[in-house]
Amino acid sequence: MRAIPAGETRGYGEVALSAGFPRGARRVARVLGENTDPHLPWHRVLRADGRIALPAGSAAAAEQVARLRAEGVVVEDGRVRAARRPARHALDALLWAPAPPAIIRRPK
DNA sequence: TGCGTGACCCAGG
DNA sequence: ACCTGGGCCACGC
Repeated sequence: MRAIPAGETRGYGEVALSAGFPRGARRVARVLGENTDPHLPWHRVLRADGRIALPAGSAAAAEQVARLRAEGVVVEDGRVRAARRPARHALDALLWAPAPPAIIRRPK
């Protein structure tokens, strides 16, 4: 999470994957809920569709918007502009990359 | 052991 | 763009 550059955002699923936990999106969310480190850039983590995950109208959500805007991220109606997020195919590229990181998706 | 819950994700419609 | 159903995973009671 600390590796996410300021001004950029990532989805919970992407953070989980980067940390070595495919399908661990909910886990990331839970960890964030218990985080107390004010320096952790938790605000750069959004839902896969770019929306703020925290309950709309909550103080925490407002805090996240404030932090994002302070980094130049455009937040509109509880949502971050697509252009500021990694391309939609980024996750697929990671999962299906030819060589590393050799992560297997469990079949349905 | 079982079951509901949630800062989640995705394919379909 | 929104809603739904199914899947996922860790907790807590």
